[in-house]
Amino acid sequence: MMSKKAKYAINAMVHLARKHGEGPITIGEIATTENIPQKFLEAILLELKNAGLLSSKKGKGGGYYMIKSPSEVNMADIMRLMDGPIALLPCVSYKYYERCEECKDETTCSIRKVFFEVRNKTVDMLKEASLDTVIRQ
Amino acid sequence: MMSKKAKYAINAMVHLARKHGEGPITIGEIATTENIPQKFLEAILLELKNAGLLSSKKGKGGGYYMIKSPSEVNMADIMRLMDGPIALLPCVSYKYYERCEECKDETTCSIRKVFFEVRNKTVDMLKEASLDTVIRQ
DNA sequence: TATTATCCTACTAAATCTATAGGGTAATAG
DNA sequence: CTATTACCCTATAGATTTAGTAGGATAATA
Repeated sequence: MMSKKAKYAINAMVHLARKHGEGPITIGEIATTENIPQKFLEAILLELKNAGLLSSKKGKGGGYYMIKSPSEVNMADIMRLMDGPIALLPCVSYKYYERCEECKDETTCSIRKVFFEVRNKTVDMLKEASLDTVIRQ
Repeated sequence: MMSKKAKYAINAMVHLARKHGEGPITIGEIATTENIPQKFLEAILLELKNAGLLSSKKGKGGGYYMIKSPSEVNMADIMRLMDGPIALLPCVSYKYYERCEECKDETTCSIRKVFFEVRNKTVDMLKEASLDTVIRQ
């Protein structure tokens, strides 16, 4: 399962994608309508901003807004940023590869192939799901 | 990512599947050849036994052995037992369904469909991967 | 009856998750 | 120019999960 943080991040991004082009949206508005604890959301949005997915404006009339088109941001991007690897085993992760300590020989590992295929399929589907696609449901 | 516990459980089950029909295999043998901490493995095997996936024999000449055919046990079974839901969101889990507290209306949730499809595809692939299939690699 | 090997309970250190507290900084309205 | 608004930043903390370990009880066999 993904963390609540990742789920909150996705819902916040969907909210902002829906209001794309309407100028800055306050943390308070997102927190209230999406039922996310405000202080927690504050930290999440900052992280999304630091990763280049969002931009913000301070002071009165300020808030967060999308910097890219909703078609250019997908579920995989957000989930990786919040939770790290999408893969079920460290040795089949693309962005966060690590070998399994207990594994003697990765090339002959009998379970690796299955989880490699699961990772590929999952990432494909999550990349397919852009904010744009999601808000058209 | 799955937990180490689940990974250990899978590797132990694969080990036992390979030796299916050869009588009881000791925890010590599995722990050594699969590089799993013995005491931890002890707890894992007990859990697999209590779930009906394994049986055991005590005393000299004892150990664990498969109670079902390797074709009847798959990755999804083992992972669910060890880690719970395979789904990425609680509201799309089949075996461990729970609604998202923050969600106002599940039927109109815009992200639910994507994660429902991801869950379905993942479970399909993990069910396809029986111990039998895996050891034939 | 000594040995072997599983069974069972309890405990624990470390990491991760899910936040909250409290103030600092920048922008804008009036 | 100053009050207000809203993001920015650091630190902290309780709860839960993870990844084990300790120590002995129980059962089977040679």
